[in-house]
Amino acid sequence: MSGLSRFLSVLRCFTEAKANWTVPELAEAIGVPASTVYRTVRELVAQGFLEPSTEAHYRLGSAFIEFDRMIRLTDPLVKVGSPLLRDLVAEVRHPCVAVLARLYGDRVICAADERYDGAELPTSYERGRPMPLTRGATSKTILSQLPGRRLKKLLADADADAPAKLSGELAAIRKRGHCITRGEVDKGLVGIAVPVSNSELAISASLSLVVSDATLDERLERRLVLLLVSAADLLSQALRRLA
Amino acid sequence: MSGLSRFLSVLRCFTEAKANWTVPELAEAIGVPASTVYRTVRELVAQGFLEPSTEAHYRLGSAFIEFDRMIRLTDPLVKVGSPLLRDLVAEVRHPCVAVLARLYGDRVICAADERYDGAELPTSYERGRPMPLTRGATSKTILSQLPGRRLKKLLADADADAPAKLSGELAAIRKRGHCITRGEVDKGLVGIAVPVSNSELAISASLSLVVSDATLDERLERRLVLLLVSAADLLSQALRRLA
DNA sequence: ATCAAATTATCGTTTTTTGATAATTTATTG
DNA sequence: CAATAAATTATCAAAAAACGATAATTTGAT
Repeated sequence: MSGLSRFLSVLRCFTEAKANWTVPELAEAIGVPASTVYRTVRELVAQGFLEPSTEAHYRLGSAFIEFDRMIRLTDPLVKVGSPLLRDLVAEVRHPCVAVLARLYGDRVICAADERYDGAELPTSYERGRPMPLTRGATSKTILSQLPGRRLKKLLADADADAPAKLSGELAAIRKRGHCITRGEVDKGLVGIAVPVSNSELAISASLSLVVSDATLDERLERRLVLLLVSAADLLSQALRRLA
Repeated sequence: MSGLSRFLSVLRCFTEAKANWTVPELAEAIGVPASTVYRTVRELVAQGFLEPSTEAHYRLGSAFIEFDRMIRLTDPLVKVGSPLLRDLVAEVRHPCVAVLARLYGDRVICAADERYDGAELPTSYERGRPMPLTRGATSKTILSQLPGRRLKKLLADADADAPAKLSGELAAIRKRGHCITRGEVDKGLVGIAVPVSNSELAISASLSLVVSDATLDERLERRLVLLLVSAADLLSQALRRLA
């Protein structure tokens, strides 16, 4: 373990399940002597990535909040997309969650989301939560835009269950311009996604709406696809203006 | 330069003013050979802290979004405070911004904020933005809770303009239980802050409201102080329950 | 003030980083 | 599609930093 990964092995211990760690616990968990972890933690605290918590415990530090703000202020997709998501859910006038997602290593991450006022959809998609690469409209729509070589390498690492079936689906998305999946991510929910890309900014993302399966009839589905296509168009235009 | 600071010297280059960097630019800016920066950037990209942007440029990566979510999910102050801020601004029924802030190195950072629906106050306080340690009600209220030795060291490093005056003000905050400052941070705005602390969780923070000076009469001011005190009380109770 | 636990300091050894340069890959353009 | 330039990675010996066992110190709670 060396370089950055030394620090990440500590930071990745801090999860929802266990958000408070002592140094001996960390040392045990990552299999490294405590004296080394004391040094590592000291550096992380000095830079604000960890902070002292209750008696000899540590928690994630505010530096992440600071850098997250910098992303909100500067990332083209987030900056341009966030206000657009607000407009989108307002136009939908139906319980839904709108999501802007992008590739994140071998997964997909939601970079911005917006909930229709008061909607109580139990969706897994949530800003900052990594999601599987090959399931759901949001992810598949991102994959459908990747250049062949990149896609092949990604899928090889992720060893998808049915690569042939998947590549057929991706071709269909490229052809139709959108993707609809039912219950692939969350039971009882439907995802409708359209591609968002800008090669100049090296962005390949997707814009999606999650709605309850039970309340979605054909008419509404058509309307949502249209709204998404038009929102994605606006988004692409705005991105082009930034580039 | 070594350890974590090697990576931070790169990450800190990414600002609102310049959010896109090439490796040679970074090398020039931090005074290190390009071959070294190529290696550093490669590690940061591998961990998701940077990502490739338009032609040979890099921008901040989604890992910050992921860790920020982890903070929202696990940090006691943020987790408990965020819904409380929403309730607070709703009860205020007056254009305002509510802010939860804490110490962040030699500055203060806003860890959660909430804007009264539609309020257009041009306030500097914003989630994730570091603010000066010795100016404004939000910061002074945090300082007023620190143990003497800690405070002295902080102020020594920050070399405050008028330490005597400041320590008088801090004593007054401890006595009154709140702090009101006018135009110390933003011209034409007033900050009203109350302390939030929980020694078990090693939290010393402040809860504040920012309102326009012009619209604030004595009656409203009294009401806001009362609302803040009661919200801080709820917050402290909730924190105690967590500990 | 005392005690236990947490944290930092020490130091020879081992490992990693460094930076100049060469080799390779990638993107662009005629 | 070849040619070119730019970006990126690989190489390698010297220099620097990290390691980890242990000792010393600090901190926090009686």
